[in-house]
Amino acid sequence: MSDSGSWRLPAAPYRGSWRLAGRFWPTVRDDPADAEAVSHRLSVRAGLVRQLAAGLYTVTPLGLRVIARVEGIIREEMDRIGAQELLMPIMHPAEIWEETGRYGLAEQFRLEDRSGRRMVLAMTHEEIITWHAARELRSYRDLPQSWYQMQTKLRDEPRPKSGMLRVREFTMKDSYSFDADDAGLDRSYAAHSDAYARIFDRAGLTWYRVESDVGMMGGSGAHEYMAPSDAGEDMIARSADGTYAANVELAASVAADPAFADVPDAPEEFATPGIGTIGELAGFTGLAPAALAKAVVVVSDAGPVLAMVRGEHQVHEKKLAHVIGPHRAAHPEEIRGWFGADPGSLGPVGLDGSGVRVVADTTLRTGHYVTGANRDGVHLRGVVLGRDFQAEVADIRTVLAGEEAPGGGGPIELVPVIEIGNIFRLGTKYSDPLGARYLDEHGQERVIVMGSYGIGPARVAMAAIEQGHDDVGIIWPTGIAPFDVHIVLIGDEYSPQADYAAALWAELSDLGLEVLLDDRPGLRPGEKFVEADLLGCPVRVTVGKRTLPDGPVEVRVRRTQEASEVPLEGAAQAIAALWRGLADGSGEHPPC
RNA sequence: CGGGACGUGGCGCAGCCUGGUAGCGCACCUGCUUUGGGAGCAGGGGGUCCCCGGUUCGAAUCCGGGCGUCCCGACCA
Repeated sequence: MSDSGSWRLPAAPYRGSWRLAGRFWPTVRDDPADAEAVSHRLSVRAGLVRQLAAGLYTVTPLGLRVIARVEGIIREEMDRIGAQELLMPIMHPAEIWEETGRYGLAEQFRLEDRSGRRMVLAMTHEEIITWHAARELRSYRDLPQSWYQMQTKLRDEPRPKSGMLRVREFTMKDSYSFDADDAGLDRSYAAHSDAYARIFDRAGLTWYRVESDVGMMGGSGAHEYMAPSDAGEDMIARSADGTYAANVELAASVAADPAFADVPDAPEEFATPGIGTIGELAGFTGLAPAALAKAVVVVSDAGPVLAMVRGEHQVHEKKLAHVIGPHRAAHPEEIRGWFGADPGSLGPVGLDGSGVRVVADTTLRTGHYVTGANRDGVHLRGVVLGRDFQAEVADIRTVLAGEEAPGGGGPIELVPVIEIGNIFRLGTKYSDPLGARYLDEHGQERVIVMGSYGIGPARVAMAAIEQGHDDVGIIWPTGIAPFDVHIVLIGDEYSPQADYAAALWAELSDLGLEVLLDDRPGLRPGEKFVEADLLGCPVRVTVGKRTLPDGPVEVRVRRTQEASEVPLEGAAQAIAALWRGLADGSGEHPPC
């Protein structure tokens, strides 16, 4: 924190511009020991956030400026598509959540009030907004509506991690659309999709829109907005030409067939002593893993399931869950009981009547494969789906990098990403149980068709750090930087430079920029430069006696660290022009 | 929920193995010097060594239990 001898908050004629002296800005010299992700380390070091407990963070005044700018962009773009801001409570009666069957979810914080009434803390607000819609929207004339809020969400995450990226309490922009029918939902969905594209572009992110699983929200279709980052927890599959992009949870691919030998008339047993893994089997047989079939045993609510994929693939738990529902891995003793063999020699042949459900990946539809014979140390070659065993066929494999994208978009690459937003077609999943209905023009009662749409402003900010930094600090996109210009004053408060810096600060502010003036007394120039690099505002201006009173001021672009000099005469205009150039010519600026 | 690591002034760490009156760097306070890329000298303040229990003449150190935080996996806007 800076040393300001006199506690003198500056007169602040410019709401968006700050003088630093006396402000609370707790920067840190060393990386925090428990921070791994880049955004976690830099957001702590740059004095933007402080941790309270696992997954609980306080945002500092400087950090709040970034969040406010992200939220400002979101508000502008939501308002632009006609969405209306409102605000709902974060504490709700449990009964409403019981009506949709979402009371008791593991991530839900539950509590009781003093009279014993059961309450929940908001994980999200579908139930609540639908409860209101059910009471207020009655006629087709009331539709469509889009309502949104910036509100706290609380989730008892099993594993908070990576600083602000996965937390237990966070602010979400959540919006909800109410339409008369599916066509209306299509329009609301498209409007949100357009707004989201503008929001993430203006926030300066590299982002992808991908098909996604509907997860706990339920509904009939969804997209996620993903910012590529090594700190990401999700993985997407993306075609080389960008025409295909999907969360790996549902990504499909075309996996080339291996070269198959001639098919034998029937499966042939052969001894495979000591062979237990696909790698060993491939080495032993001299066949490619793609010509081998892997068997994974899980236990669903309905009993044992044998999941078959080709040797080079893995079973994807979520995809399998779409077919068989919730399941767990089988224990070794269970497997021995059902198959009479240990993992390593399991296969689908001869399971008829055993009660084991067999699910085969789509790749197994063609060709013939080596599988376990359900006897230890014995395998079968030439096993053909449909001839030698029966199975449900479904896409249950993980996509591999390099496989062909559906639609011919070229080879797939796998990219780790941070989920920064999502949009869901909810349909009537909430409106139906909560009784949100209206009368159409024929006097027919119909169920309102809903969509829900979320963005995490803090995640947007952290993704920007992940995507914009170097070894000395953050490099903010112009749209969400805490300030547009950071003036470093070198010299005490009574120096001529101080007067000039204050004048430049005022002039730049008059030109519509938001300017930080580092007028903290007693700091060495090096300290101010290092902290300016850490904070990462797009343009830095140095005002010191090396060049003043007569000479130029030094201007430096944070992203490139390119320095230039501008003459005193017209300096503010020149700096503003430089900033506008960095802001991609738009000069557009969210209100703070 | 499975696996691993860590917990010692505000921050980063050493000390623990082999028990004996708690240390280093940074930060902070005072003074002098210094002032364009995290200054120098001198002096100074600040620690229930995460908590509870046990062993011991004596525990930061050994033992048991608990709590907290981070990382990997599972899970998940």
